[in-house]
Amino acid sequence: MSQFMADIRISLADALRAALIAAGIDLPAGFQAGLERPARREHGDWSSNAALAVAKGAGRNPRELASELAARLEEHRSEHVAEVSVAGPGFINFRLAPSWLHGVVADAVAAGVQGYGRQSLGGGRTVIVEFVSANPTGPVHAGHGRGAAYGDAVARLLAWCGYDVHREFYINDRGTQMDLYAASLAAVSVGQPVPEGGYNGQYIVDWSAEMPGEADPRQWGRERALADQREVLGSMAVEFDTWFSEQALVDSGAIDDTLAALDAVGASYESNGALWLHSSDHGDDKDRVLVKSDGEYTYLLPDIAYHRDKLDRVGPQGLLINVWGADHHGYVARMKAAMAALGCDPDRLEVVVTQLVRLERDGEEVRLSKRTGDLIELRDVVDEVGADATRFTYLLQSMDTAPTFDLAMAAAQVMDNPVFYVQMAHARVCSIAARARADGVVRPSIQQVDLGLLVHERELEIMRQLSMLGEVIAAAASERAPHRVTAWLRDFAAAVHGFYHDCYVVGSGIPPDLTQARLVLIDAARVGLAVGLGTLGVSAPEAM
RNA sequence: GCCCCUGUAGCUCAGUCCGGACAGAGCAGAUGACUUCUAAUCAUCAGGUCGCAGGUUCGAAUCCUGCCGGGGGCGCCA
Repeated sequence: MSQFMADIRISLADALRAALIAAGIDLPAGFQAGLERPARREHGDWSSNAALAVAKGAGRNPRELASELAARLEEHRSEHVAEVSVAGPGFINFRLAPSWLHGVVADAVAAGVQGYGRQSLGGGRTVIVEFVSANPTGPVHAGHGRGAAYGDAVARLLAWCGYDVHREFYINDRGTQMDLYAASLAAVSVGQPVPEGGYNGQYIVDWSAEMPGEADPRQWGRERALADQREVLGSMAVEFDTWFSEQALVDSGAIDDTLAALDAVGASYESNGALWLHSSDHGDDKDRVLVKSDGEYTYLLPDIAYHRDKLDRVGPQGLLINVWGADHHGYVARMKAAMAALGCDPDRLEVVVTQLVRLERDGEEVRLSKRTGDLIELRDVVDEVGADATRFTYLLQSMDTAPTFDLAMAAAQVMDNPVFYVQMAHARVCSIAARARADGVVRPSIQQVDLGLLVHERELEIMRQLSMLGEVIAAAASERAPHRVTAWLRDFAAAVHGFYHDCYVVGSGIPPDLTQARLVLIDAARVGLAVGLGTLGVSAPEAM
């Protein structure tokens, strides 16, 4: 939150507290005056339920208490507060003066695309966001796409909020699935059928044909799959700082260290020839196998070692965020149990489970891909709808919902496509600035522009929305909910389109002073749109 | 049977964590608005037992309990 915005909120809270004390209310320890943005415009710019909250304890009528508080607040109101009023059962509403909104505009322009809406809540804390982590046994599919868009957006939001963020992809390059994949490639390359439980699909045929005869199908297949995954993810601008190999972890001896650590705390035991994790001691439904009776590791054991490694890397204050698909939800309890057994605070490991996406095209479900013989490839989604629309569409809703992604709709360059609507708002604002330049409008410094001329309802609405961006970003980051930004962008874009429609910036009928003020306003609007889109990893085009 | 997510307008969804003011958008529907910066837009109208039933509260879409519906998961696979 900018200093300017923070000051407004703090000054309102302080004034409220002072008024409560002056009214003879005994405030409970740690009392925070509740201040929020009212849902309805008529209720002002900020609203407090403080009178409602304390009335009962003080034996007062809430409405009367609110009136008394409002009268006191009116008496001592600061320069940016235009009006204090009482409404409903006892809400105290603050209406801010336009001067406050003009400060928001100046703030946004000064901070710019690289700074507006930045928050400091991370305090430099290190966080590893692990996402996608598809098996290197084939192309990434559409479901991975949602995790990719989400994980990257969370990473961007956290970085914008002052976290030291690392993006990581865990490569499951050993184990049963890898064996089956290698065997499938090897078999098909010599014209043999795919082994039982192996991988089918056209890509196996294509890749095995590419594979040199002397290549190790395991090693070659791993590289081939990773190259394919990296390429597709890169095409939607998702890049990782670290691609972490499970095999390398095993080779490093970390597994033995982890087994020793688990043994040392009595968290493992042998039964029926296998080694078990006593995860039921830490909230899991039942115990889990670490080492199978044939001596092979399960998926779980290297994963525990991997999380130990990550925890070590982020340090004692650091945080791990994992993005897993809905089909892995049952795995959360055992992973947290393992962390708890090792003496780590389980709250330092956050697992976000993303629900499944249903893919449609013009209302018809699309389920199977020709090339993989199974799920739709992410490549096909990006090819059909484009990187920006793919990301934005994946981030339209909360990760707790299982939405429908209509490919035709997302690809359409029409007004009912939200990504297009938002990007268009940015392009329009840029086009106005370009027109001003083309018309030879000379821009003085912002200090010489009279922002007080911005009083049109359309202008005020842009400024109000813009003033909320910092709060929205902070909420989106701390709730790991990028869709909050998506929702804000749609509202903000609507305000920009409305302004565009009703308020001309350049032209013969517009007074030069107003042109200048509105040019500053659209600079601020451009900053807001670009920052919002940026936190989602969606581009902000200057023309469409 | 157990676990996770979910049920809000005809459709797609915000809002639920942290309880407040007549429940918000977009699309679809109806009706309007451009001699000027991209009509790829804007405005107005209409549309809802917030799955159901109890409970807590001054106040419940939001918290608690129970039921019903939808999705996903319950391997010595990953």
